[in-house]
Amino acid sequence: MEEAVRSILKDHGLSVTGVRRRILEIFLRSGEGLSHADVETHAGDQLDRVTVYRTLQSFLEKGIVHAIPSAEGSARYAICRDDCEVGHHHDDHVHFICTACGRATCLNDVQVPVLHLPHGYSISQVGLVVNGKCPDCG
Amino acid sequence: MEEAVRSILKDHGLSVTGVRRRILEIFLRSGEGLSHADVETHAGDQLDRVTVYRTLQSFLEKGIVHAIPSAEGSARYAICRDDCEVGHHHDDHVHFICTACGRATCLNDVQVPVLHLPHGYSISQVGLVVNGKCPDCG
DNA sequence: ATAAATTTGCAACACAGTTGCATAAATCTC
DNA sequence: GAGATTTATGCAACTGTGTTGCAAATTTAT
Repeated sequence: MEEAVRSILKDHGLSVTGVRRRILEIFLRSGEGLSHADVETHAGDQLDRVTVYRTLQSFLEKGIVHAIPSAEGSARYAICRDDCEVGHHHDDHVHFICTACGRATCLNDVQVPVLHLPHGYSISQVGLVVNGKCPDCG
Repeated sequence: MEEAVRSILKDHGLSVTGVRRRILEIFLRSGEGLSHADVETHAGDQLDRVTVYRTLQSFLEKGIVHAIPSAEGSARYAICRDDCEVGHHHDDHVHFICTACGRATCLNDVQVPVLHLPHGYSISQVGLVVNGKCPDCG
């Protein structure tokens, strides 16, 4: 784990610091989509709010995590699979948010279908979020 | 217009008030997805912030508007077609957000494809948002 | 080991959204 | 249509979310 975290940061062009290691570990361990608040909770409240925001921003920019869209407010983030580059994500999978437990999961094996839009629209990115009951709450 | 606004409110079980008429007109006239801030701007800043929030909440609950999910923060709302009931929306169409002009459009004619999720997941609602360039900006 | 560059934490701020309550407006009843 | 009742509005105050500037601490490069 230690070494994996280290190399993920390095590989994405980020220096290895205590805060970044901890936040990245939180994502790796949880395996699900986490909001800013979730990260703070998991960290046991010993992280500075602002630093968490900036770290999430760095992770997003460098392609370590991607944003999960939602109909409500707060953004959530989840670890990118492998193939995300700096500045461009390939998170073209389906996101699932359980209406019971509230957890956000990446369904990496469910691809976003090809869409046919009316003439004149070009597609740069597709976000697909499914609400429903997850296997645990089903 | 006057009369249409009136009957939409009545039909969805809301009393007809000045604020609701104005906000509903704003949605009908614009025809696109509007955030809380957008509504305030269109209204020329003569509406109370809190009242706008509560009105949007009522519209959402009663099925007059539906929420447009987004990867960033703020929620946007758009008029439901015809067939939304109280408490349950049928907004199973694609939402488009232009990366150039920022406008959110309902592509009512583009249906959300049928999805096959792994065993154990049940679907209650699917939100599909496409980012790209709209015909005006393309 | 030291210097330069980056990151962290703090304070303070700007914006988004909520709650409680008194006033005002809409609906209902006669 | 006037009066009682219910509902909506506006205000003040509050919580939560996200940002900016800057000094101290940490990381990286030399």
